[in-house]
Amino acid sequence: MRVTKYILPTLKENPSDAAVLSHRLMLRAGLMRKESAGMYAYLPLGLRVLRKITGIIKEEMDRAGAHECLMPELTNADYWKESGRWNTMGPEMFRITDRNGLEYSLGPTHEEAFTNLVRSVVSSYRDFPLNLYQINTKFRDEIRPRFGVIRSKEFIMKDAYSFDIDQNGLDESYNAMALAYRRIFERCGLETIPVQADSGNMGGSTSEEFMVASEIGEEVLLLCEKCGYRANSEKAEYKRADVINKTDADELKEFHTPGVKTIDDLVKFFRCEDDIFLKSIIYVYDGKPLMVVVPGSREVNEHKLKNHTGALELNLATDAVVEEVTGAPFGFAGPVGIKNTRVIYDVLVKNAVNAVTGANRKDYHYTGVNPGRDFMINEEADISTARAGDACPKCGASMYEKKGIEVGHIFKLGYKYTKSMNLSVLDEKGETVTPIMGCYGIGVNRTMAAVVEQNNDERGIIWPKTVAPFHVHLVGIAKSEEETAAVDKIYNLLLDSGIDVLFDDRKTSPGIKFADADLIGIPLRITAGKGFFTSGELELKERCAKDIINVPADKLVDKIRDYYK
RNA sequence: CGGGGUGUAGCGCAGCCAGGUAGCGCGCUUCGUUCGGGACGAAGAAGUCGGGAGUUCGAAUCUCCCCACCCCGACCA
Repeated sequence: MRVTKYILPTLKENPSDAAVLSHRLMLRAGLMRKESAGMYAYLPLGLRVLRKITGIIKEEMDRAGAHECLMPELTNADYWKESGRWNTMGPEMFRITDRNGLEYSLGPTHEEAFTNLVRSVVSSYRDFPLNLYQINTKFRDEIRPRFGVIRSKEFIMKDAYSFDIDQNGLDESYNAMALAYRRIFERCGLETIPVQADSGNMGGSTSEEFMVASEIGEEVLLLCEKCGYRANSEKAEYKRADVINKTDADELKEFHTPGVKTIDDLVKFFRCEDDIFLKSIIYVYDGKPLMVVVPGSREVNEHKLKNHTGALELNLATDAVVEEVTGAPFGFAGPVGIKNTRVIYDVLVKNAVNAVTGANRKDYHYTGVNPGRDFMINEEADISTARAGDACPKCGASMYEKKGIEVGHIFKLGYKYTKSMNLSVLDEKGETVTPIMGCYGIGVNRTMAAVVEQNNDERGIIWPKTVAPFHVHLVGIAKSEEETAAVDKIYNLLLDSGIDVLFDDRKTSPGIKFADADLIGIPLRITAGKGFFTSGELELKERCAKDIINVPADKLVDKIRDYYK
């Protein structure tokens, strides 16, 4: 491809609305442009990278036994109503009504569509196992699109759905995907950290996320220093020390604490460690109030809480509800004396001795609060978020935190969709069975951004060979017509040899060409300059290396082929 | 949605506080000299100053309303 006939709007300066490195580089290198918030147009160069990534994904999916399909983006509301998600998906699902009043969604995900497809084409256990996938656009009305392509309203996803006759089959399908995912990301030149994850509102049990470590990651990961336990903080468990403090129990006393409402306030007021306090937070789950009690320094983990309660909807209570439950305004809630409201204690709470809690009375807290005496722990669960320094649930060693970008996620879904949508077939005994599902997603553009995020230097992008938009970047520095013709010959030689070449044939200064080459980041740069016109040798430089190798024109193609072997 | 911020030429910005009719750098066009790490000179083209309303003799500048975009929090590939 000749640059003079290509569209390659590289930018010297950082666009003002791009705060994140990959976003800046993708804009500057002319890979894409913003259409509006959370929506991006891919230019030819960017599209080439996307195609490389989807190519790798397809190869690995096919190898793992999955088959490519293509579903409509517009999905009939009836199927969503069958699964129940027309109501539970919430406002992140774009909904459309046609001229006849029929409702559709712009597909945010395709469990329903694939389940519907499969039930229309299978009739026997012999049709399984079945794993179908597609690569197409997903629409999600994100609360806040950000980081360029990393969180957008419209994005390309590879989504696969496995259907098996029994749990063993699902385990096999899932493991095949787990392996395929590792291969895909490795081939894309991405270092990923697979972690245990929460399944969220997708339903199902086991799930694993593929994370790319990054400062701009929106996920917090907890990683064990010793045994390899790795989990998303939404899911991460941690071992609690079962040290029982032997201090004698003090008397329960009301303490005047005017205007002291938060744990921070309490720490300042009492001048002591935050774990002396028990944090009592009121939630509303599926319309009912709920009190949750965790140690003062801990955060309530709403994912764990949601899983524990099985709640469809879980929100912090309004001040009015808080007052209704505790009889006091916001800031003075505590478990002592709470009746007629479900109270869930984190498993750490039972170790508390002489704790401080809200007194359920305006401007008062209790001191000397002791579980078992002042309140009963009728329901306890792991509902607090693990953090750096906590003990690994497997081996007890200390865990550390890392931030990550989620590029892939695989789930064992279970029967949620096959049951609700009545997908069933006959087994070998002639009995009706309901197949079990798994689902497996990869954010394709996000993967691209993550590759950029992980492969760059101060000059620009450094594409891994496997996903680079072109094999080589030919820089011609010709002054005369003869020289131009000589470089054209090299260009044609490369084209004829089946090498993807971006040929910078612009009549501009070499400095600009080199700077653009570094910015765009094609792995190999070939310069046809002075040396070429005198001795016939071309300069070969790897984007990631410093040294330049001189190669005679007749060895050039072999050299490039060697490099890409 | 809550909090913070920005909108002036294709891009990056100044001008706004103290109203007087829009400027700088890069890019772009033409010519010349250059040309292996973002060259130089000369001459040019290009702006509904995000939109609307208001105040005023006069608004990029002051007031009000709206919109878009970015950043921080709750969703997810």
